[in-house]
Amino acid sequence: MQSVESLVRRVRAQGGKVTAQRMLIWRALEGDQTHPTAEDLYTRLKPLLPGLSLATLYNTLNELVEWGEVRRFDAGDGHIHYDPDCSPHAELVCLQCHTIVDAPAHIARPAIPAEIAGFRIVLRSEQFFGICPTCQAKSDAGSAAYPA
Amino acid sequence: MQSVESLVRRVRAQGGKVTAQRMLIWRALEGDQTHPTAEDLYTRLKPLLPGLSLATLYNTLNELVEWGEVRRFDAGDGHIHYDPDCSPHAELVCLQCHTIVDAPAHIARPAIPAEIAGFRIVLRSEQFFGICPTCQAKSDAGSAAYPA
DNA sequence: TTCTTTGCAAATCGTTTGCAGCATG
DNA sequence: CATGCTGCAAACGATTTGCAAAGAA
Repeated sequence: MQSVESLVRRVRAQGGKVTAQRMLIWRALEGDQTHPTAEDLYTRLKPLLPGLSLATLYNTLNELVEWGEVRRFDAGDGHIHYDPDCSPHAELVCLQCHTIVDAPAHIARPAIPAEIAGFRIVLRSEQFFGICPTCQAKSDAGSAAYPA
Repeated sequence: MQSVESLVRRVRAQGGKVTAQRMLIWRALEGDQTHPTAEDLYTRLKPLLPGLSLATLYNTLNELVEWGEVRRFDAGDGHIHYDPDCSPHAELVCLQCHTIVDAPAHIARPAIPAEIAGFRIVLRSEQFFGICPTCQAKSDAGSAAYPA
């Protein structure tokens, strides 16, 4: 996601309005690395702006996705997660506790062609599903659900 | 996804039953490269087994996902897609018409470590979002929604 | 016969929509 | 002060669940 300032410019340029709700949501997303769901954000922001409605949050998230400022992805837990970081990187997703963290930079895959099979590539999304260190420790104590 | 025969063995081994519904769904998925949604499969299979209910289809798909036989992913169109091919490969997703095709084999990324940041990797999922050749042709005729 | 799975329909959950009032530009 | 945005609540669509009946083993 670009800076909040450039979002302000973008909205003004298209005749939109910079409201307190949008600013709050933009600021919350800026630099967020927790891959939150809409509900996560709502419970986080509601106390800061009690009037905030879920509908507004969805509106704002959807427009960010349409603008290509935010990426959505399915972590396999039945919830949609949002990530303001659209740079090439992968997520590590735990199949047991659904923890999501960014993969270290050295995992980032090498540059891909701007065009593949005739598709003009705009965005990429990559997830590795597995068992996080914490859950591995738990499994070692009990029965292993995903033996090596 | 493994062969239908090995699924039969698996179900029997856990005391389950090989029903006409499961067989039908397994056979439909075997070798399927269309990345269908639950609805897609339902409209495709309903005529072949008129009694089939959506609930049963969801049950069967969910158990396949839990068994690691089928992968689910969000194509960004608001629908969950299923893919029986769990081998390393990427999907190309058109942002305009939501067409999904498998990326050619030479795009497949090189082997990754079995362990990243302490996570034991079990599954991987990769999508490239962009504009398909057909939609590019349409855009050329009109205004470009995603200019190069 | 036994016990899993099915089909139906109702319940649920996340997300979207319609509309009157409000606030930005 | 004109228009776009918000909040509310109802609508919506996809998925899940409860339970009696059906059918594999």
